[in-house]
Amino acid sequence: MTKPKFRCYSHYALDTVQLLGLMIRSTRIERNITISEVAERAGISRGLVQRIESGNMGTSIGVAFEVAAIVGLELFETEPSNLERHLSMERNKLVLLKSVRKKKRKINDNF
Amino acid sequence: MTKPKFRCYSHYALDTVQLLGLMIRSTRIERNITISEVAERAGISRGLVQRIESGNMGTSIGVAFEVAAIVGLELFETEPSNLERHLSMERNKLVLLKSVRKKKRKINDNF
DNA sequence: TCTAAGTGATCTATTAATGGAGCAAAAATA
DNA sequence: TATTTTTGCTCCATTAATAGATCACTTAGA
Repeated sequence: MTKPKFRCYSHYALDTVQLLGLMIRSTRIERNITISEVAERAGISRGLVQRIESGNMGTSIGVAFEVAAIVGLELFETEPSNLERHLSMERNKLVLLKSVRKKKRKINDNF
Repeated sequence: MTKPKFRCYSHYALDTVQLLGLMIRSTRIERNITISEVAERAGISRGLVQRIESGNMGTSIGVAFEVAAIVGLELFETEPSNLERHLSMERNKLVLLKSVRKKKRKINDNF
C-alpha cells in the first residue's frame, strides 16, 4: 500500500472524531477551562488542543484521549473504576481468541 | 511548551487507548477478519493495524476510528443513526457556549 | 462602549508516524 | 506432525504532525 496523499475516511469515522471534539469542547467550556489551561496540563501546544476540538483526523489518539480525560470527559465507561474491569475482561477474552484463518475459496474452480 | 522526547500520559488515557485496541482486535477475530484484510480495506499498512490493536498512543485518531468502523465496532453510539443526532445536538449546544473567561484572582492582595 | 482575554488560523523548523520489506514465531488445519 | 497462513516485530526512507511564534478576530466583562 503506497502512502496516499489524501487519506479517505468513511462518513462514520469523520462523524465520530468530530463528535469527540465537540464533546471535549462543550465539556471544557461547561467546566470553565481555557484552551491554554488544557494545553498546559496536557503538555501540548494550544494549537493542538484546537485541532483536537475541531475534529482533526490526524491528531494522535493518545493526546486526544488525554485531553478528554483532562476536561473530565469519560470515554466508553461512565465510571473510571469500570475501565480497569472492562480492560481485564477484554484481555481475558483475547486469551482464547488468537488468529484468524480464512477458508480457502477454492470452490467451483473445476468447470 | 517545548516538544518532549517522551510524552507523558495519564493512566486513564493509556487504559482507554488500550481498551479500544483490544475491543477492535476481539471484534475483528470474532467476525473472522484478518489484519491484512482490515489494512487493505482501510488503505493502510498491516503494521499500522497492529499498532492500533496493541494500543499505540501515537497512531492517528482518524485511522484508529476508521479501523474500528471497518471491523464493526461502534464508538459512543449503539446505532449509527444516533451518531448524526448526537452530533447535531452537540453543534447546537456549542452555538451558545462560546469562550471561557477566567475570573481575576485579585483577592487578598492588599495585606 | 472599551478593553483585555480568549480563540482561530497560518507559517516554518523540528520531531514523530507511516509504509514497505523482511524475518521469525505462533497458530490453524490438513 | 507437516504445512501454510497469520501474526509480531525491526529497520529505514518518506511523509505527516507538532511546537512556537505571530496576527486578526471574537467574546466577556468592566
